[in-house]
Amino acid sequence: MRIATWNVNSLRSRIDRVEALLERHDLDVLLLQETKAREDQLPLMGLQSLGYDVAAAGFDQWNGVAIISRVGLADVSVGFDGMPGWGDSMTAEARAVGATCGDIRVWSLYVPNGRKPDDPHYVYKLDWLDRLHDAATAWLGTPTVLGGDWNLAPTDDDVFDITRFAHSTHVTPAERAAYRRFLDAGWTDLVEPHVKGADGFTYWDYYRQRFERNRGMRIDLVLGSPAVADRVTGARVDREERGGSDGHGNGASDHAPVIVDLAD
DNA sequence: ATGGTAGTTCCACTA
Repeated sequence: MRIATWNVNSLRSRIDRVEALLERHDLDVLLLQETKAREDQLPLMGLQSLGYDVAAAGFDQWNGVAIISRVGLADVSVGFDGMPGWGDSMTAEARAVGATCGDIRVWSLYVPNGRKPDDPHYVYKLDWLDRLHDAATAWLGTPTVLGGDWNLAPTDDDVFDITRFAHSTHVTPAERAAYRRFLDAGWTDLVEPHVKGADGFTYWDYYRQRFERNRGMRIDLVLGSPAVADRVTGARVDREERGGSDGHGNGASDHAPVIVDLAD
């Protein structure tokens, strides 16, 4: 079984790339973030003709999430028990969608960005992560994947230059501690063992030619419960999708897809 | 501290 996660930065503007990605990598499940589309705007016909079902959430804001699967899409749930509200409930629900695909429960997550360490959104981000952690404790005993844009870099090796993040989110001790709670509880980073340091970057700012200089960050993470971690046979980042054959990434998302292979 | 680019609900906001 092959699972990927990708912050697509608008599903409508990149539907052709999504369909090509599914076919190029023979994906069974694709987790998407920043879909930026209402339910009635989702371009589904091409996906369905390729044999995929789609579950989506977050239709009325920037950070919608979706699951695309050709191995079943059952028991879809939007959000998790205890997920904190931010504004109205529709907004809060936009950040997590879960479904059972084959024999695995998958979650597509868009962790709040946090904006600035002194912004209320930063407090919301930490609270959101804590509540996800608490809800996820109940899922540890079943085959479960927590994949998506976590909007945090777990270690200094996961950013191109830590001195450039002195007053930034994504690298603060509190965010990293919130993430480490998952590891301490028994979740496993399915990708890091296979792609080290700067080779594991998944996000590069569009400007200042960050991709061309590999000045990126590893913030798109895939965690697995023990039953899933035992099945990983490989993992990689699809930089071709981010950079393109011309090396400039024309028409690309600012994130690259992350792919994980699991033994059947 | 600012600004750069790309996306959207498109001259304002989010990432």
